Amino acid sequence: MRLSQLPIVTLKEVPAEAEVVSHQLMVRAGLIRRLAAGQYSWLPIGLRVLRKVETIIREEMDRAGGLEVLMPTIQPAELWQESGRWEQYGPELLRLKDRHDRAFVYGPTHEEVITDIARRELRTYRQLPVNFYQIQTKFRDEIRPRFGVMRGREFIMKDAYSFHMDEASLLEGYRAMYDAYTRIFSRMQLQFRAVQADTGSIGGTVSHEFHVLASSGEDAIAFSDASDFAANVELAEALAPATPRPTPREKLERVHTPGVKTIADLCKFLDVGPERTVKAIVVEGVDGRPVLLCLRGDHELNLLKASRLAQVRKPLNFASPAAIAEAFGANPGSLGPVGFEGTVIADRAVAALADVVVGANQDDWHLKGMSFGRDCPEPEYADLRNVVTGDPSPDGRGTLAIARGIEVGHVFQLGSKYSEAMNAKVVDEQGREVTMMMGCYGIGVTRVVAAAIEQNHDERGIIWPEPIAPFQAVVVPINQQKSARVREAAEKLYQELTAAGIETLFDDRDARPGVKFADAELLGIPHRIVVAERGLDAGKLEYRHRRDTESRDMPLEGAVAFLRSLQQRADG
RNA sequence: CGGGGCGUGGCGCAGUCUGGUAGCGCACUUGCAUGGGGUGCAAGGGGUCGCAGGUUCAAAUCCUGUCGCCCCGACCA
Repeated sequence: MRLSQLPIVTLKEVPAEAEVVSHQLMVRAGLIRRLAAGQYSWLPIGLRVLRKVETIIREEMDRAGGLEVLMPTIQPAELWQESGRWEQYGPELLRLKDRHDRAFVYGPTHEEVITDIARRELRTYRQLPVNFYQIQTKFRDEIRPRFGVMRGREFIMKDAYSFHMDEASLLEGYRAMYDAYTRIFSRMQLQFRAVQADTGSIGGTVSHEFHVLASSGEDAIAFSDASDFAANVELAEALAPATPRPTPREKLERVHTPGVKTIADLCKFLDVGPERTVKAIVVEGVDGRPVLLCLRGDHELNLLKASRLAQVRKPLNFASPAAIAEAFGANPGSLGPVGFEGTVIADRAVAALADVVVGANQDDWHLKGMSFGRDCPEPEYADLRNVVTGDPSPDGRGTLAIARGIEVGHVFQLGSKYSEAMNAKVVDEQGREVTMMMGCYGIGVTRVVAAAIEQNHDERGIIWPEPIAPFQAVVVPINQQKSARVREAAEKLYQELTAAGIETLFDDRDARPGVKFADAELLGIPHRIVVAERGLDAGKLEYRHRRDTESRDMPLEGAVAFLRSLQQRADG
């Protein structure tokens, strides 16, 4: 592609709308432009990246036996009513009416449509297992779209659905997808991790998320340093401490703590470590009465774990200030278990503590030297907290580290949730009707592009992994308008590379070198070749990889072979 | 939806508090110079100040309403 013929301009300034680097760089480099909240147009160079990502996904899906289909984006409401999700899905589901006043949805996902296809097309076990996939635009009316294409309302997803006779076959299909995803993200040269995950609203039992590791990621993931255990922090179990509770030594003492509201305040005021304090969080119980959750001061409540407690009302709700004041006689910041009559559930880590500091259930007062079992009834213990770095791995091997990740893929074993609701059956060898088992597997195609940038950039711009770069090479002639030799040599080089199948961007603009270098770096093209008067006499060009800090010579003749050898080295 | 903030040439912003009829940088156009890291000088084009209503001799500025967007929380590829 000749840059002189691309009418898109790059931006020197960071657009105000963009908060995260990937969004900033995508707008600055002219990859995308915003149309409305959470909706982006993909401009020529951005689209090239998107296509690269799609191609890799398609190749690996095909290799894993997937069959590509394409389903409509607009789906009839009846299917959603049949599955029950018309009621369940909520406002994120964009509902539409046509001119005859018939109800439709803009598909946020396609379980219903594919199950409808399956129940019509599949009749016998001989047709199973099967895996259908598509790469297509989805719409989810997110409460708050943000971070550019990272969390858009309209986005492109690869969604796949597998159908099976039984659990064993489902497991096999699931494993195949898991492996395919591993190959996909490996081929894109992204650092990623597959982690155990919550199944959320899609439903089902077993699931794994694929996260691209990036410090800006929205999810925290925990993984063991000694085994292959990895899980989303919301799901990772915090084991009970191995050490029993020491014998209480201090006696219970009331201390005046004026103005102390937070654990940080408390620790500073009393000069104790946060691990010697217990914090109180009050949620609504099943009976509507407050339930007190106790955690070590330096630990964080895990909302998912809390919401799964039998005593807690679903969905999880924090108790109102009024309800707290009534039940405790004090306000948040001074709450504790001593004297509280209702249900108390404490995190397992709390069970190993004695002589702690807790709220006194009187504003501006705390209790020192408090021990459960002595100063108040022994509470029920449960796993309530997020794991932290250094916790033992739940599988018993090694300790956990925490990393941040961007969820780019998710694989689920759905079981029979949709096939049962929608009566999708086949006959088995005995001629009996059997409800099919299903799996579903998604990749956020547009999000992968943003995640790749989050993981691979520097202060000058994007650094594309070569397999998804919009171009592999960029040719930069210096002073071409003054030098016919440079012009001719650059043109010839461009033709040569292109003919050899190396996707090349030719910066043939009448611009100064600084502008061209800056744009090449902003765009993140892996291989840069500079053509200038100074090297031509010696039969040389200048080569520089986007990650290099200095240029080096390369031969004027045989540029293709030169690049190929570099690419091979990178692959190996 | 709750909380915070912002809408002024294509982009980034100042001007708003204290009303007097719109300015800066980038980008764009033309010319000259320059020519290895977003070059310099000069000239130029481009704005219903989000929209509607109100107050006033006079509104980007004050008031009311409305729309849009961004950021922080619960969801998800």
